[in-house]
Amino acid sequence: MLASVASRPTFKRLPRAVREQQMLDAAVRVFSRRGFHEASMDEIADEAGISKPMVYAYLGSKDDLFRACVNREGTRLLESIVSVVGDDLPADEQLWRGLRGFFAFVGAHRDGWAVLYRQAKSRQPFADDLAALRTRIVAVVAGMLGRAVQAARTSAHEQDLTASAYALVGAAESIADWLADHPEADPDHSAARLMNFSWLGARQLLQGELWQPSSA
Amino acid sequence: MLASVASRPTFKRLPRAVREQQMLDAAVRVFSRRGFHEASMDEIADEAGISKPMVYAYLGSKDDLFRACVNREGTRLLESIVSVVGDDLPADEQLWRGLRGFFAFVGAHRDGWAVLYRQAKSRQPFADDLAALRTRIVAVVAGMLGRAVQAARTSAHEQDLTASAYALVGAAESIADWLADHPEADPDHSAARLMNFSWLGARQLLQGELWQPSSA
Amino acid sequence: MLASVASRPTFKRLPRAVREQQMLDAAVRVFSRRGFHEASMDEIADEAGISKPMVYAYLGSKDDLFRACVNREGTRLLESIVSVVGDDLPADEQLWRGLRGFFAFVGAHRDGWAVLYRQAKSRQPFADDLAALRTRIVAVVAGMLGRAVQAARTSAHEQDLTASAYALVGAAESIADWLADHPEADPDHSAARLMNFSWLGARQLLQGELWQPSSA
Amino acid sequence: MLASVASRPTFKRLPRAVREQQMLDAAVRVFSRRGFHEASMDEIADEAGISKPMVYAYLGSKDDLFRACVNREGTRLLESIVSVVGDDLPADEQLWRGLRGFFAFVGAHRDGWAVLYRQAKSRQPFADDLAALRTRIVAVVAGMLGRAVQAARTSAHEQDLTASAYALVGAAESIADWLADHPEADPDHSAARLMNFSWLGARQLLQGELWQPSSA
DNA sequence: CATGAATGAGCTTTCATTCAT
DNA sequence: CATGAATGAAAGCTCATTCAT
Repeated sequence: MLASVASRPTFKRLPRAVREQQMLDAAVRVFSRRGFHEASMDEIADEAGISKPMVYAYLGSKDDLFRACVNREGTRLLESIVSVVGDDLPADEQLWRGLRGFFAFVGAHRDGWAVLYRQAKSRQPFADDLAALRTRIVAVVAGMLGRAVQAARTSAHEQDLTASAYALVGAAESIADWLADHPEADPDHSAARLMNFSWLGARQLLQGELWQPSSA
Repeated sequence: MLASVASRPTFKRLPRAVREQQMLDAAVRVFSRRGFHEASMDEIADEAGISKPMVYAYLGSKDDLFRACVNREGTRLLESIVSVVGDDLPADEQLWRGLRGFFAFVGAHRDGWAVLYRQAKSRQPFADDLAALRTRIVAVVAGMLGRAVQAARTSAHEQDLTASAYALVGAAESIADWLADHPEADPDHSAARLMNFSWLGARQLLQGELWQPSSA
Repeated sequence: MLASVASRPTFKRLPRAVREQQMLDAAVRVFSRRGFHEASMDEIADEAGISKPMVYAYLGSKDDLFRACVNREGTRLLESIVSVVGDDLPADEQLWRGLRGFFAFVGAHRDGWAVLYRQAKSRQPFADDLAALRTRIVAVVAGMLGRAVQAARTSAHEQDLTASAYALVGAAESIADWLADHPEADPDHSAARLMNFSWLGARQLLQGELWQPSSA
Repeated sequence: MLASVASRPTFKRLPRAVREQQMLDAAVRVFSRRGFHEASMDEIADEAGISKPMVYAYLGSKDDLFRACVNREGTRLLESIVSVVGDDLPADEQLWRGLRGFFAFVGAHRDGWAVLYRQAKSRQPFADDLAALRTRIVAVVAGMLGRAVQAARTSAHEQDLTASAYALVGAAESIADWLADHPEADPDHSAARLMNFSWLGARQLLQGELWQPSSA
């Protein structure tokens, strides 16, 4: 214990790369806690344990800073989905894995998610960055569904596929939003519920059907 | 002289209730256009064609004003859904009508929708009002599904029903959000797409099935 | 005495026009004392006995405020020259009156002069306003000289006239600059000295000649 | 390897005096371009190709640095006047040479001139340094005139001489100021015009007289 | 000798809110 | 009832200046 205190680094004069990550961490926390406008650069600097001018020197204006947060968290989110979806699995398995990855990320990075969606969505300057991310996610999902259609040799209209992907992502976001506010909730549960709804549809659900993970 | 004053058709000295509605109209427009923080009380007073102290006298602080906007628009939204859903219709017909009512409202009150969701969702002080509204909508949908289950004499778990309702509402909100930004889009189209997805589920869609309104 | 105190207005809630003049007075004093950049809006508001937001509400940004000062003082200066120069007097009398008017203004509005020349000249955004004023003064002087040339039936090149006018104005400005820093100096003395130099030239002065006002 | 280091033609490890001149060069350029306050120490360091702490180590605070600029440029200006004025030439020739020297300097060192006059004149802390320089120049001119008076055996009052010198210097400064902004203008032209005005006076000019350099 | 890292202090500007008329 | 006048408080941003390496 004492040793750890004694060897504790001074936390001063850190190299730029390190400080930048510290600042982004702090900014994500504060933006998530307060919202973009209510968050003050002073509070962010405080949270990062550094003075305000450093934030401006390294990350630029408040807008720049926020955009950097959005991009970092967005990239992480996308990776945590793409990395778990095997390309050659059956469609339902892919969807299931994607949802689990998604909700796992949200469960683990509640602050990041709040920054991404609760804040960025509303603010015009950042909506574009976010729209780009969203489009990429939708594309991933639509691709997933598309391959399934080919496998089933049916011919769903492409527009319907995209719309379905949109609805799916929307539903997921909405549930994620709820998840971000309920720390005790289990991400996997959310994933399973959404999986059931989106895979079977309301009609099947009403008839008592239930989808089961093939691996279980 | 006096006659001209008496017959003057200006908007002065209106009864309080009318003035309040004018102010709310103006406030909804400005909040929608600028967002909560960027909207200034000056601009709202201007838009309402009235002086600032009047706004404070009638509707209280900026927070109060915003909350009044949210409540008015929320009530309207709820009414436009509930009023079209016949209690004794089949479940799919009820869902279809509900969705159409929902998207019709969003299409017709894009400003109101933007205030409700893009602003209120992000701001802690108002999130509660919004959550209450949301809960009521979810309850409506869950009730709808519940009656369908009873009709089908199956036994879906209640939690699954609620989750489904959540997912459904979430998907609807997300698509509505997109709709609010695309003035040229047709609300009924959005309703139909979401109906297909949520009623049939991804699996059926992938197999080429399509739901059709029974009335058409 | 007591009456004056008793009847002293509260200095609150003054009409806009009055407050604006108070603010301009204060701004001219502070800009003159500190220079444009060293002057803070806080100090200007203090000097005007009013809060900062009022300054912004009435006169706009710091730049706007400064420009308003320059324009007001510039207009006053020009008037105090033009108003005393009779159009049909002999050239030397006109010049003499113009110089007296000019130095009288500078003597009486030392702050205004400092604002006009010491500050505005250096700052690009305001240099234009000032250049316009200067051009008008030069034009007045050049016109004066031009009429004298016609009266003398000689043929001085126009460019030489303009250059002379420029030199004259420059010399006057420079002496005015010195005058603004020496409160005890007599403006009329300065006018007489410059009159001698510019009317007779160094050569005549060296030979002991002296110009005398015709009216004396 | 070592050889390459040894023969490296970079600018590192220069003797202090050289570095200081480089810094002053850079500072003069930046102050001239931006003005005193708008010039940042960062930009000056950048322009000098050196890091900020070096500037502080060698030349002290921003004020110190500016004062050093003013002094260097002022000295150069004075030298370029004094060096061309022969002590035993006729008065008009001396004046002519002095003016040519002055305008030649301004034409060749427009940045330096801008620093000296446009900046230093306005800033109280530096006005003193500049006043001292100005006094020395006025003294040179007054001395010139004084010797001419003695030669002419006339008896001009000394105060008039000084005032004339002042007016002359003022006119010259003003024209120089204009010259600094017009890179295409010919310094000798400016010198000739001012020579005519100041030597002959407005009256003679109006009668069509013209002064000619005796050497031409 | 030379520099990247760091900051205290200050400035302009805006805005919700309230008097006094 | 209605409004122009007025302000306290705070936010974003910059800069001269100094350590610690």
